[in-house]
Amino acid sequence: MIKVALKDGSIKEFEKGITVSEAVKEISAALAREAVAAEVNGKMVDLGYRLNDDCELKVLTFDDKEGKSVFWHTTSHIMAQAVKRLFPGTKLAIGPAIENGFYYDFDVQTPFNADDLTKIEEEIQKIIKEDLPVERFVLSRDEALKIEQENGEIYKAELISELPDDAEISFYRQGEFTDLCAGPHLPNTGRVKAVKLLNLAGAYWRGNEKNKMLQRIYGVSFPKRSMLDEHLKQLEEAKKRDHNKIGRELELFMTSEPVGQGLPLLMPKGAKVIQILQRFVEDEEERRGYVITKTPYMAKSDLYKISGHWQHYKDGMFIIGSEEKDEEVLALRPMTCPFQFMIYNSKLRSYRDLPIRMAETSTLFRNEASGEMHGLIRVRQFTISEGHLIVTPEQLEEEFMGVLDLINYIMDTLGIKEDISYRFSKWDPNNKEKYIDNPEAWEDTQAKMKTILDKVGIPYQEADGEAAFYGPKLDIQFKNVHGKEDTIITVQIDFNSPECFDMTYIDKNNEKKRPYVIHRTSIGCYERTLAMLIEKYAGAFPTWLAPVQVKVLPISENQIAYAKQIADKLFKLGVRVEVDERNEKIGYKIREAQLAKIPYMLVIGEREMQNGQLAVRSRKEGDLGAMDTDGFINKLITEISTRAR
RNA sequence: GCUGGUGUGGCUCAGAGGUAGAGCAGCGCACUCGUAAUGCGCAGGCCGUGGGUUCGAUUCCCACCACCAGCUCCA
Repeated sequence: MIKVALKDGSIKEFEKGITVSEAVKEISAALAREAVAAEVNGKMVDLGYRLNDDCELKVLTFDDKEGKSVFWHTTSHIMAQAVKRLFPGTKLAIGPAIENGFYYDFDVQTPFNADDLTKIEEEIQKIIKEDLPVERFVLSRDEALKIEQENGEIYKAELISELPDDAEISFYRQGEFTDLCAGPHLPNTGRVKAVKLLNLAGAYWRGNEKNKMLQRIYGVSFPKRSMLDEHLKQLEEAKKRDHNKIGRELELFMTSEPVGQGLPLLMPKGAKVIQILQRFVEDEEERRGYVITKTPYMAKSDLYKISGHWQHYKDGMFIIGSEEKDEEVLALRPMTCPFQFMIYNSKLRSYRDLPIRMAETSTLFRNEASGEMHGLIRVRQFTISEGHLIVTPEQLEEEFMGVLDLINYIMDTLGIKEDISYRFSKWDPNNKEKYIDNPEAWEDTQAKMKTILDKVGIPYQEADGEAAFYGPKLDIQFKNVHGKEDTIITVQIDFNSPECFDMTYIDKNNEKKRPYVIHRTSIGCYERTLAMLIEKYAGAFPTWLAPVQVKVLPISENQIAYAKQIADKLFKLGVRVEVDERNEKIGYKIREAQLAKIPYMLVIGEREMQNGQLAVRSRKEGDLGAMDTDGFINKLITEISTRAR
């Protein structure tokens, strides 16, 4: 007999060699029905795994994160099986579970189209009905390689040959289908009750654009039909928050074909929101000891040759003129750093001058590839709260923390602190094209950054190959409605520019020293931030950010003059207010103001005119009843000045 | 840039190898109205752009442009 410790702390005895599945049946019949896999001593295993020693056992169901992952991973195998049946000769690449479902990458003769997806989905249903048992087996490296090579599975063979020497090479078989896989998996295909293939996309083998483009199918699956329906409903709901949809509906921005791709036009309301954000950020930066610069939108290629942009970032720049034609070559700026460095270098600096904190609300131009643009999130021209701190090595830590404090304050005010994650973006030593070739400096700077991050206690995830070409970054990430992460704010330590630009300061001992540079944004790119805020608030901005804060709604034309008086009073107090003078019913005016997500509606009828009150309606809470005019104004002004959410 | 999808009045969407329709929005008139859509009428489209096939194309084919999802890249 063996002793098995369960999640609730109890210990049960089983016969040695019992399978997990049998053991679970003894624990609870209900749990046995829901079990998808298990963790034995913290290691994920199949339900068919045999328990031979005393151990800790945790049964995984779809409710567990790991359980979902197993469920979706098996579904990806089922999908691969369906594809193999319908398109013999398809080569399999990889098919993992992801955060919200799964995908599988296939190398097929002709790319899939939308109809193929339907066919594949039908074939998946058949495989589920067949309720095939999923069996695990282990092969030696040579056997495994031989099989995959014989079957023409070149991608699988590549994966096998790269597995570490001591790796156990396992396969999973269901019916006629076998796939190299670490597992674990569901015990049979019938466990999957509801599947939906969501979309089709190209994806490069191993994420490298030099490799072949494979066909990726994304899908999701559930143990119950109703769960799938609920999930699809949620996806639809999420799309209703899409900034690209409601940002246009609310007349915050638009695009225009003749203007061009990735060049959104901010309309009066969108521009207003950005103006408010910009004033807020600039004031806060000034309070924190930043000086401002205003530097050119373009420069000769000479500048970018010094900074390294010409060598490492040329594809991302709009270049005017050509060297071949012996013309003057200029480029629109993709970053502001070189310009501010020139200002730093304009005179000899003393250690007493440092730190120097330079900020600029800076418009940048980046020649993004055509498929990369997206609403306000990814554009070719954008304005960013860019800044550079020139600091002594001794000041690096404190100044970095000061930047974090500023960012924290801004995120707190915007109400997005709970919605972001931190990414520590490091270089990729193998990518010589992208990164400055100075391994010691990279390692040293990354270690410095890590020390600071750990000291502050920021919960970050490390990411290789995400650094800027000149140094590591702390990226603050926000997920859009489609679950895709984008960087909203970034802080970077640059060891390279001080060298390139020969930036120096004179220290106490009258010696020339190299400063460090911290590149940072405090709110990031305004366009992207606007997109994020639209999605965060579904277009219903907090009052201080709302492009129109109050709409005055006279009930009939008899109240228009009075309504205008009220509006004028508010306007003079700096409130963004409009009067709906149209000859419409009050219900209609309210509906429109509500759909425009205006925080306060003031209904003005005969009664209000008589007694000098306001019938206040809040976007959030509905009819608030009659209020004293001054009382309302005080409440409103407080709400705006405290930037309440 | 790559893969797949989409492109019809301001918006949401029908339609079909014979030359375009609805709702909403807009405009006009009437109603002067109390907390999420008053009624009637009018106007609005070279069916993304350019080629090709055809007696005839918005519909079929090709190229380009833009938009959407993903890959790569990135604030």
